[in-house]
Amino acid sequence: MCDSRQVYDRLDIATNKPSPEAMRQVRYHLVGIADPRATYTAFEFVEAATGAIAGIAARGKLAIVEGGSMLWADALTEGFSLAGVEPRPQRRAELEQLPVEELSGLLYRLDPEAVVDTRNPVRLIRAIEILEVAGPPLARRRTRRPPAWTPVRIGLTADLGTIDKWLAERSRDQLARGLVEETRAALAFGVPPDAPVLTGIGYAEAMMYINGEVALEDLAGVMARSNRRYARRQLRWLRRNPAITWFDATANPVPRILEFLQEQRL
RNA sequence: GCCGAGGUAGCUCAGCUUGGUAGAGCACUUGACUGAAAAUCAAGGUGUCCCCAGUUCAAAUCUGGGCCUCGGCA
Repeated sequence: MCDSRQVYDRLDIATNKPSPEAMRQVRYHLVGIADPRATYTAFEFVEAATGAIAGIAARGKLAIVEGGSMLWADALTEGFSLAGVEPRPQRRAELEQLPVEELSGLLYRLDPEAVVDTRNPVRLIRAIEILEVAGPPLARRRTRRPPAWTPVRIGLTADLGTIDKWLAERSRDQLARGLVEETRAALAFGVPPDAPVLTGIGYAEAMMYINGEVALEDLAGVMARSNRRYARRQLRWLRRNPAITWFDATANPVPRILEFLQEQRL
């Protein structure tokens, strides 16, 4: 599973984890394996997924990488180096206090040639973090070495009206299944409000409700809107990749996907 | 019916005092993305400024009338 929210333990509803029945039928990897109070990174995912894929292949099975975390998927299938420098939370906290102008000034003192979005604090802080540990130039740290296996990229899509309808239904369903209670339980367990899992769609909105910023009757609509925006962002990311073969998700796409894989001699 | 507040972008609203190219946030569309990525950042379009008349070189802005909404009083 290539999903930056399903990796976390305890938060099941709005992360859209597979049902217990589904988990019994198929062996899933990388679902619920991480402490929700911490941050699980793209690098950790690539390492774990690479190991899981090797294990699956060793058992003579075909690995399926499923999910919507685009950077994670590309990092895995394209073999991004991810710079080879670990995050340093304490230094990040210091840098977060600085205005973007100072961050970009600091960046260019470390590496005048650095190519970074100079108005994006998250990007600037990461670039500074890499340069402070590894030194310039930044560009040298960002390489790609594709994996030994060959990915077959499959995209599922539907017309936007259908996607929007599904997302609205799913948002209502998640609330009915106890999303707010699950969010409260996570907070009580000690998951920080700014932990990645609680910034995910569904939990972010549930927190707004808990903080009195949105009414209960508006919650499903606000969730659906966040989902719509993200679905479009995912489609935009995927659209640029010419290696993807697309299938219509409105009818059961599995038979045609299997046919397609046969043609690929897999 | 009377009193008060209001009517400007899809939504919430600023601008009106002192007339001079109609704005912000959100939404939407597009783009960026190499250890936070469901995060983060950027660019872009959007208008009977409720209607009619008047004043004026010029009205969202000033004046008069009308319509509508909300609140209070009856």
